[in-house]
Amino acid sequence: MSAYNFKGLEKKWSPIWEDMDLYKTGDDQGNKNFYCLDYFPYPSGAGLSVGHCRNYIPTDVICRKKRMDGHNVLHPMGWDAFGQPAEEYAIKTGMHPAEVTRINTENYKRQMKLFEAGYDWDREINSSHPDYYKWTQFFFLLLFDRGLAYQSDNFQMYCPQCRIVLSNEESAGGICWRCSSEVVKKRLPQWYFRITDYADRLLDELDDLDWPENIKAMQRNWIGRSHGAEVVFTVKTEEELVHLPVYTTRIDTIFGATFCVLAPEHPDLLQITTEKCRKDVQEYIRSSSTKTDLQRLVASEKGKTGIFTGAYATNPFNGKEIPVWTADYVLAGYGTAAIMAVPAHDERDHAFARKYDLPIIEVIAPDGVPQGVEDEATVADGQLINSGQFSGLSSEESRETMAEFAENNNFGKAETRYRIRDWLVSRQRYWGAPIPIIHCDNCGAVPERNLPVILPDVKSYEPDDTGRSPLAACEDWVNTTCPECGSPAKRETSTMAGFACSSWYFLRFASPNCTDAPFDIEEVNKWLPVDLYVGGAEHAVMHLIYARFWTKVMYDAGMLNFTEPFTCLKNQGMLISYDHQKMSKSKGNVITPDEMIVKYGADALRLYIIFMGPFEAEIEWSEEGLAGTYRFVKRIWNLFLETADFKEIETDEVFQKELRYELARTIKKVTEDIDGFQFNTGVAAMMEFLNFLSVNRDKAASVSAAWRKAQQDFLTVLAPAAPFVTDELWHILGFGGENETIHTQKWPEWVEEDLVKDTVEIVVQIKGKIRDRISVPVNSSKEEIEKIALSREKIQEYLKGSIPRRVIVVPGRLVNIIG
RNA sequence: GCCGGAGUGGCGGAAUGGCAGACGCGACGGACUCAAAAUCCGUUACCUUUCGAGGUGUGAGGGUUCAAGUCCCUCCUCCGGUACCA
Repeated sequence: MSAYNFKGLEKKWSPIWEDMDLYKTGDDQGNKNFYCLDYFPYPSGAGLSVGHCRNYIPTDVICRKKRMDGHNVLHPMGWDAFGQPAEEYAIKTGMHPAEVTRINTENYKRQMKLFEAGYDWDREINSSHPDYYKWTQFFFLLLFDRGLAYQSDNFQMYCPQCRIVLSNEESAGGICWRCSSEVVKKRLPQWYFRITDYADRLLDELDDLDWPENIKAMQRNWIGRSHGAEVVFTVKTEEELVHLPVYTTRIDTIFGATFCVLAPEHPDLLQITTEKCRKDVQEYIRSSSTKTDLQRLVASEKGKTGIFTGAYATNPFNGKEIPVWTADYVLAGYGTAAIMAVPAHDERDHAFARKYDLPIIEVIAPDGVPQGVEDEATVADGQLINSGQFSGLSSEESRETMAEFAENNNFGKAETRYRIRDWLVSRQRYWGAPIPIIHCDNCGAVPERNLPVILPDVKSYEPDDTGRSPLAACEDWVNTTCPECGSPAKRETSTMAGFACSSWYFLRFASPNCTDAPFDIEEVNKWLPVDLYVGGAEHAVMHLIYARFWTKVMYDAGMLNFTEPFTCLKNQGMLISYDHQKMSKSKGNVITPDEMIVKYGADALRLYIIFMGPFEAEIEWSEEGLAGTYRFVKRIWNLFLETADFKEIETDEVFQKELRYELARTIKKVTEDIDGFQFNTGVAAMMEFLNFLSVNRDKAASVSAAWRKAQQDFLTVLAPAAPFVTDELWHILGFGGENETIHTQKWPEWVEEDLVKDTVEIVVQIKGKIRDRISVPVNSSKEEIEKIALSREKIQEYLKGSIPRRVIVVPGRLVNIIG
């Protein structure tokens, strides 16, 4: 008997499967189609760690099972290749980013093949290739033509560390998503996509998606729809009447407004400021402009700051004049950048009013009882008091009637606002898809329809702090003629953020070689939307929201017949290193699949990755655990070879029945667990079955046919998780011929009748405590079971002759006697 | 603060309202061996025990139920997200 030699098996089988095109996308007319997609990876120089395996191995297992189930499977892989790290490396070494990318993708691909992830490499795509980014540019123009791309020089987030502007999604919490440094505000002309136009649909269409609840919650939060009202206050300056619209979700508290606050960035701030206050206000604007949002927030924890403008605004509801302040606790980018402050019923306004000694007027009484508002704001809804004609109404009804009242009197209306901002998509960087726009003095921003706009070679990839792209230095390329009027014009020198490339790649995989369109609609309709999308949770409000947005735009343009790209989404849990920290190159605690495969083999690694715990759970790496699945594989090898040959002996009917029962139970469990993403318990079921076979190995010959059937089915259900050892044993044991492979066999079905036992053990409880166990025929009636249970000697002893008040019988499970 | 999720042995974790701790790791004992490794067999929640068994136990406290890790209420802790969004 030969010893288990995983290296030999890996060397032998990989090329054989490649020759048979095992992973080629299926195309059988009668089969259902299944599109399984992994997140578009950025090929980093660090290569793959075992953490990445938690993404790629489970999807591979699913796809292998789906193929055996009779599905056409599309499981592609490609590279989100544009981006900063390749460019940074190029800046440091002078190597072209394309070359850096080529080396890194080759390494990723090599590693994926090491653990035998079965991708259809004929469909490999690379977003930095002109054949691909031509279509990214095409979609930019689609958005442009539909009025969804525009230029603006609003404030934007800038990461000084990465020297790059960021979208709001990329700088959530004032922190750069890539390097975690604090972002600052800059004002540069940039390109935006009007994602806010789609806010309602992005929010409402989340409901029906089979996505993790937390991801949906994050998107809902991020979109942040709120229903409120805009109310126009007025300020009389010496020269004119300035309208000052404020946004509030609590119009019911408007009689309690005792001052207004404008963000320091508010456009009308200096206009309304009185001469006397001007100097101080200017100084306040200057000092707050130097702070990051994060610094403002931190500073405000010690106490909010602000300054009086000298102006007074009139509350249209009661004609009262209240002072106007500026303070940086009011955000520039939200609502109207101006608020009415109601210190009695808003914590922030309360803190501000206390600090600057502004009046506090109580106007809401929860359940009709005023709570007092000197020490603390009352934020709960209630009954309106001190509110003129509206007094006595509830908060809820007054929000409606007061908004109507404002509208009827032309000083306001009900309004819905969103937290989400437009998507800042341009980057002053080299390694990205050039934005296909030409700037002409006569015609303005003109689309370049002659695509692709090829990224030219440049001498220096270095971005500068002035906001000029490295492409700007490339004069031959920049200077062109206007496609509309023919006069000299200049190309847009910024490139698109990487998230543009990944907003449509899932469509490209359906027809990766399509040349006259971004995709072949027939192929797209055949495969999409994606049936199963798997990746980490970190893209909840970045990639996943952008991709949904582009899909809806394409739908509106009549290019697609679906509005959501990803039907089912799963997030794998993080893999924590042995030192309880995230794996990272800088911490030096990265474990690579390469070293583990050398030590234990690909099958053991694959099994461990799916067995270590629930798919979504964060789990700590344990090499001892991997050694455990390695032992499991080795035990299969030894036991199956040991029981490979039989001499005919008399059949052991009892054991045969038991074996069939265990086999059926195992097939059922493994089938249901892989389908339900419960790989860990599926593997456990296979381990249990092996334990069962192992304990009964001496009976193998007494049930030879059933034993062989058990071996065959066991290998087949194990094949997706452990492709090498199963194919080898399958051949050694003679289940398939030379040109066959276990991986194209039909997924076994369990025999339902085998799951029916003759007798079943039932526990007998007295008042919920187990006192005895009885074995009864499986189809015994409740009465029969009760009779047997009550007649047991042990039970009689416990009952001591007393007559049970009640007996509950659950056939097949238990008897509970209540004394 | 708000939103989402989770609290079960020494550890990772199992359990359609019906035998808590499957499976794996680790540990302990044994077999094999000159010895070790590997392998195989057994034990392994806690407390008590006359070794038959008895009691306790799923973050805490209440409740529903014949029966609760599972359902309901209150609270605590941890993880993730978000954070002046008016």
